[in-house]
Amino acid sequence: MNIGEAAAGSGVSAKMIRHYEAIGLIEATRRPNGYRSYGPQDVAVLRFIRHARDLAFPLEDIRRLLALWRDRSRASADVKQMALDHVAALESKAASLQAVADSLRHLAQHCNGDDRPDCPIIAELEGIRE
Amino acid sequence: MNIGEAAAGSGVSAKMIRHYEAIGLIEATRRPNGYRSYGPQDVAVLRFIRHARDLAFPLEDIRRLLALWRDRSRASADVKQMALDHVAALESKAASLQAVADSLRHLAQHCNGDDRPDCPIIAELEGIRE
DNA sequence: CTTGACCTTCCCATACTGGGAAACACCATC
DNA sequence: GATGGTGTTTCCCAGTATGGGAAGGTCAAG
Repeated sequence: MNIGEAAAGSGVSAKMIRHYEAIGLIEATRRPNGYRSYGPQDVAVLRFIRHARDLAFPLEDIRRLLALWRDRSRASADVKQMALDHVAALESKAASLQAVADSLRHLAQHCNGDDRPDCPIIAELEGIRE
Repeated sequence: MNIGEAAAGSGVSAKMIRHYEAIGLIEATRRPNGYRSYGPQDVAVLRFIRHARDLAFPLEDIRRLLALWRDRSRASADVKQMALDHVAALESKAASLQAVADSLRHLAQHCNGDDRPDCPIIAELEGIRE
């Protein structure tokens, strides 16, 4: 099948499929006319990639996950370790975003929100406390 | 003062100061020799930007915040609205990261993590449920 | 006058995705 | 066979925000 069909079947845009090929994440055989040609197995790989992206795995992680996936004799411990590392990274990012949100919300609570110019948010940004 | 001193005094790297100028966020007067020249007020602006970045405001928001800051007659309601919008965006991003982390952690919990190949994480990525 | 620290601009890189242009391939219809 | 529509190719550019590094100019101290 051509790239369009592979895209539709995998949920990965044709644009991204070409990109993944350019960065060496996947490969594609070419037809005599230059068109990329994909089989069901390729679509499965693309789906795998999409699911991993849905789980916010960075592409470099996905590269390793693909290698593990292809390795029939992989140890599940390897996969688990990657997953847990990734979970830790996600949670740390989530927590720091939430912390920023909390402190900004706190500032906003003390802002009148009227037509007067005084605003603790601006005061904070000015760095009153420095 | 030169860019290096302004950078040290504001906590914004010289690289970033030039970048902020390039995108029109700030301006700089030049000395005859071509060097950028900054005064204390400029450093205050840079500090303002840095604080806003610490609060994860995107640069486009900072552009507006700077305008509000410079506007002595600004309504605090404007600032508050921007802040609350930003809080909502941050929290939504934090929540979705956390949701991904949760589901991945759940998968990992059911992975033996031994030297056998079976692993529900890989199974999920394969899209068993599709 | 040399040396070293600082400054300038310009290009490249990160990670991921999309938009769009110009050219070519294919297929169906007239 | 000409035409048109759709698909595909490559290439360039865009964004977020930041940094690395090269090649060269400037200045102050020794």
